[in-house]
Amino acid sequence: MRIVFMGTPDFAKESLKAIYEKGYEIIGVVTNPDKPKGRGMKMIPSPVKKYAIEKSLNVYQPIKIRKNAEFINEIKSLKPDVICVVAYGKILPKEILEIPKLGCINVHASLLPKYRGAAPIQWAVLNGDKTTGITTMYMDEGMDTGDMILKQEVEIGEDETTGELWDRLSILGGELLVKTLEKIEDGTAPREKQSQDYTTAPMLNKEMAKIDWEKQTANEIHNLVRGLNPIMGAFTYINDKKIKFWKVQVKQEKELTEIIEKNKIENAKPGEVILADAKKGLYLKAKDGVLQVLEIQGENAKKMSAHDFLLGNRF
RNA sequence: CGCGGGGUGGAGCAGUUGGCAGCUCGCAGGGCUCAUAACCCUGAGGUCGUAAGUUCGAGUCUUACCCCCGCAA
Repeated sequence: MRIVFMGTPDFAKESLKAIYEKGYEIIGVVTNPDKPKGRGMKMIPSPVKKYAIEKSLNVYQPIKIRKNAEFINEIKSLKPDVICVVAYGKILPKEILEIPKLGCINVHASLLPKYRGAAPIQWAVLNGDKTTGITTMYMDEGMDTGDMILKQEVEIGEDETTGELWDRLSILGGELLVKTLEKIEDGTAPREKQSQDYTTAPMLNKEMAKIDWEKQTANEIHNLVRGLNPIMGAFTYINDKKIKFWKVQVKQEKELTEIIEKNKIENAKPGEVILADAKKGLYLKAKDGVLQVLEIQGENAKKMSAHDFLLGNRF
């Protein structure tokens, strides 16, 4: 089976790797152009490109694909049986969707029709969902609206971060893609329409990373922190300094009576530090409870444990 | 030349107008306690990123270089 693979980030790389190692004939890899990245704005190739080059695969990096006749003809001339798209970063126009005779299939990191869109993993964690999963589908022109092929559900851990879930789903995505291809190959692939009962998972914006102590409950903040780890990190201001939280734990007031006076907890305003002791830990009052900060990052600093942070910083 | 921060004992930091190199933690030894992320002694451990310059004297000022980090994408 002749396959063209389209994808960009590390999530997609795992899928490419899965089909490559399964021995499929990958006749072309399409990925987004290199971008200036990191300190010094160096040009960095996408993880997919890196992998493709390692394996001496054919790489294409069109800047745009819509109305790009040259690129579309190029793909046509490859005569792919199927195009696999995993987090490519561009919407495929009809002309490309129609090229492969077995269709374009997509790996999406949610249980469709839940969380259509760019950030399904992040939203599953942010919303405190107990489960999520991977869906493969036949692509159509809409945003993740195609007919579904296979699904695989996974549980989300209590304290699991987006990054951790991301890694697990990347691997799973690769496995499910391989299964999907096998079924397509022998003609047993199911095809199920999505119900109209869908939700979307739009890209995250920066404002949402700021903790809103008045509105968000301790549990919501906990979800925010792990949902934004390691993408942006949830932050707040303590003594006018921007502080990011990477790991927090919800505490009940009862658990803390040994180390913090009850009055102190009750009188504190949401967002206020109620205890900052290198040995006992860092605790902030939330609307409906107490949050213990376990991993923290100050301005211009790197992440560290709350213990290390408190050795050199005072609140 | 995208913007910014920083390199000081094992860790996280402070170090004022150049004048004996400090704090918290950890570590080692000892003590106290039924007990502790408890407490009290004592101790080890630093060419202050590198090289050069200014100076009676540089962690501190000047210059060059190396390395690290944050933001931004």
